[in-house]
Amino acid sequence: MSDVAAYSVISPTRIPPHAPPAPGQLSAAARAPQKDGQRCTACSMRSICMPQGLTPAELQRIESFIYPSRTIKQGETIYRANDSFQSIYAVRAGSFKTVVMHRDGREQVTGFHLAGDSLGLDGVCSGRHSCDAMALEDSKVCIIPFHLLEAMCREVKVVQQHLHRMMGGEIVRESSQMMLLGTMSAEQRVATFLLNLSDRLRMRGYSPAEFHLRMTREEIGSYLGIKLETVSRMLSKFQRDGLVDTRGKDIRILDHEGLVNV
Amino acid sequence: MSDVAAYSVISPTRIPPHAPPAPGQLSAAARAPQKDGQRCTACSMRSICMPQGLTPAELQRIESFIYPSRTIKQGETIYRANDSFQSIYAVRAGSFKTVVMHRDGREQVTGFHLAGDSLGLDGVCSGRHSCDAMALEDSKVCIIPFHLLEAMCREVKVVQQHLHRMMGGEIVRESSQMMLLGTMSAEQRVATFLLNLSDRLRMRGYSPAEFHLRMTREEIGSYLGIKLETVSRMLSKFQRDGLVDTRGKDIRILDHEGLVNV
DNA sequence: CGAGTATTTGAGCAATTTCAAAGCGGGTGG
DNA sequence: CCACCCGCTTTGAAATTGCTCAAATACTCG
Repeated sequence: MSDVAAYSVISPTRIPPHAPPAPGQLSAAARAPQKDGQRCTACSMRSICMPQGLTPAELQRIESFIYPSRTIKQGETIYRANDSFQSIYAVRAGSFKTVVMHRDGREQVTGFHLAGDSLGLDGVCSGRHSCDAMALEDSKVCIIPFHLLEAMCREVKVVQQHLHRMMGGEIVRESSQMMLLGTMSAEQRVATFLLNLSDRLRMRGYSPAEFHLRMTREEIGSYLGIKLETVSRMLSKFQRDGLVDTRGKDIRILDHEGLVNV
Repeated sequence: MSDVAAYSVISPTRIPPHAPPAPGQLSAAARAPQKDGQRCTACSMRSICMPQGLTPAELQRIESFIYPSRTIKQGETIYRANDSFQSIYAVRAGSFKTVVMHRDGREQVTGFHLAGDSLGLDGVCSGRHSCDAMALEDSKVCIIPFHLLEAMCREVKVVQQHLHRMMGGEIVRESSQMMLLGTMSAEQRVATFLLNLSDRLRMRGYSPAEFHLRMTREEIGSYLGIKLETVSRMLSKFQRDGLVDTRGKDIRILDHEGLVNV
């Protein structure tokens, strides 16, 4: 199956890239933003995507230019490679994958993004996005126009530092993934993937031991640089070894230490 | 051979991390920085590491806090993983590799950095560097204290945008490398490596067709996620196929298109 | 409920690694 | 200035890992 074809099937209702004066719904909502329950102040992800120590006035200023909750259906993209870069996004609910495509059509999942994670910084350098960001389930994102964020960074040091830490974090995360792809066996890659996901869920207050994968074996394999059959075999092996209990997409980690030592 | 052991042999005179009031030489020089021929204005790498469109006053301000030329001998490190992050570095001459190490001792080359490239942004997120940066030959770097650069970013938009583009560029570069590591055959990896290096040399005004590798086959292999023997075999194969002429570390690209189509 | 996906598992195969040995190269100390 | 030595590189052969192809089974969403 061609992945290019798959895209057009999975994502028939691709969301167009948005210039600051966005059309329809968005623009209407943007004129009257902060509906209650959608304010950053009330957002459970706030500690992840916002800096600490803002004054109420600064907080209000940030809220004034964040569009606080756009819904993205499963399979839809927030942006695609080569779209003009205008905004970054904070995942408010749900999850996403980012996918880069090579000119020959080969593609690779470069990341999975959970609530609280940011998306879109790949567009900062060239002014165009370098990957597709697709929802793995029905999701919500906050939209943060980058030039307004940059303007605020020039005035508020903690906002600047927060942006720099986000970008720096992305750089470090990617080099860890390069190490995984460059040096680990298939078995270690899958173990690392599970542990990493478990950690991130724990940090968000979910159970680190039991969770539901929103992505397919193929997407996991792409992310890990192995084939989907290999992912499946490694999960089966972990099952036999009593490290995890897998039931399709439901995962239960039985032996955390065991996975670490794989 | 243990790479840990190798480090202490190769790099017996490791340069200590520098707090802003740096000791000895650096501090002395820092008090009287811009020796002639070391000013950014006169630097051939200026177009790569500095933004366009600065006023003379702004340029002078940047120059006032950049320490313009520290020499790093082959095998020495500018910083190492876990060193406190204070500054970023612009390679003024020579070349570097960055290396991340896993807790089990496995290590991976995450990048090769030529004159004009930046180094050190991996420390922005956590305040500590996440990799080692080691000179592949006797080299020179400019030292840019990050908190001063951040301060200037708050005042001068083009400086801010330049920093953001540098960080964004790092993110995009790393995702390309993830794609290479995740989807390409050994043959394609080596071809891509040669073409990439060729491009970067061309952009710096050097011959894109003939160059000297400053790194070993082992370092190339680590960067590409393959073994040194495989690198060697692929180079021999390209030689047989008339794509390149290899004589040890001297490379001549004979058929650029051929490499692209590997 | 049924079609189309997604997952699991097996068997054979291909690419890369591992292990081994020989050649080369250039830096250094005599 | 030359010879020697150590590290780097090349090459071969055997071993291994993960891939490909194939088929059966399990899910999930209309």
